[in-house]
Amino acid sequence: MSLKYALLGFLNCKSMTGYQLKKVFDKSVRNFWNASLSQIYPTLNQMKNDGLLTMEIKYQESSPNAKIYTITDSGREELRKWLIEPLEPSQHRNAFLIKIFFGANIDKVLIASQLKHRLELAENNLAKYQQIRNGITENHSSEDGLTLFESLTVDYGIKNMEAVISWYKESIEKIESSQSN
Amino acid sequence: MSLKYALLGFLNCKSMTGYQLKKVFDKSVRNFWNASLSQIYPTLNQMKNDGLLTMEIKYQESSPNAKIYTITDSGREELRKWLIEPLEPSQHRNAFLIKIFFGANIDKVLIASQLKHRLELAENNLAKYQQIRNGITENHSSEDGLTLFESLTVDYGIKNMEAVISWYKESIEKIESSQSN
DNA sequence: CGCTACATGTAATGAGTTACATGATTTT
DNA sequence: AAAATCATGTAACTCATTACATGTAGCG
Repeated sequence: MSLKYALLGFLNCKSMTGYQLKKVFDKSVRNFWNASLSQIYPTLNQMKNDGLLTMEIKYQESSPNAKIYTITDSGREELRKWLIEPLEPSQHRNAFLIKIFFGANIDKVLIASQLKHRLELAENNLAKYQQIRNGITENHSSEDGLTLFESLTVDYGIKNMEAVISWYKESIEKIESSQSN
Repeated sequence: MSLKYALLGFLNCKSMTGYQLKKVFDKSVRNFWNASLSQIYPTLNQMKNDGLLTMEIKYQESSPNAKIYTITDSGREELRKWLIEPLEPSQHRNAFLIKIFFGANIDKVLIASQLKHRLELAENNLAKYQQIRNGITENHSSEDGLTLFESLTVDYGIKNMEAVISWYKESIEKIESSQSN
């Protein structure tokens, strides 16, 4: 359950509501982590019960009441412990590779077109990541630039997209020049 | 539920028991798909009930009775349909990147050592994939070589490992030469 | 005597998605 | 008038892991 630790990480910077946490997620780690509100709310509740957070209700006039969560010392310790201990790599399932593996069962043109579609998506992603990397969101001053660790996660995305783009291209070529089908 | 389609893919080649399917999984697609027996058995049962497979019990003397599953026309059609329709990329969660993202919270040496550990694992994986790629597990004749589509999945693994290895190396360097901590 | 291979499952738990439910205010 | 923003949740369901449960045969 890494969601817990991600929440601790963000709350360690600033106390927030679940709703705000969702927005922070989407702005910063969306490319390698996603969490829905219907997962965030119960998790925050659980964490509060476990003593990792405290909660305080902010009564508001023009918007619904908000529950502001604050990390406790115990929460900070939990986060630190998780960050320090090595995390074994999880083998990620890749359904697309299952398709490729059984590709011989259908017309090769249909496989190639799926690869081409993915290639396009990956190229868009790469462009997006490169923009983030170049820090150039224009309306942000240089002060808002990425920290070392934040930039490393973007670099990961870039390397990853470059690798898959290269694989898509080579795969398309190999399939199209193949004899069978 | 891609497990279903993977099972259909393998059963489309040859009728098998759940136990044998597990072994085939582990020998061919382990690097991008994993399935436990306690997941395979109920899934096969469900698929039989859905008419995608038929089952026949083979009574054996020296080993337990075996349930041999065979794909039906309906199953073949289901597989074909899945292979043909585009599959939207699933955003994969990466807990390790969450760690990196919050890396500033702990001593940079502790982050670097985790990266070095991962680098080692990735280098081992790359070597393994390259051996498979070279097909040439020596005791196999060229007939046993990989089909085009099988080899593409191995290429994916190689490209992927090369990318992460490069990222690990650059990240370690950047972290170690950084001022903070 | 213990380990591996063969062969099947169930039950409990965890993680995450999707659908459902509510309701005010502000922007287009 | 419709959509988005703020703000909270619950319930049902899916997918996968881990633990539990059984039992024979063959090998070292």
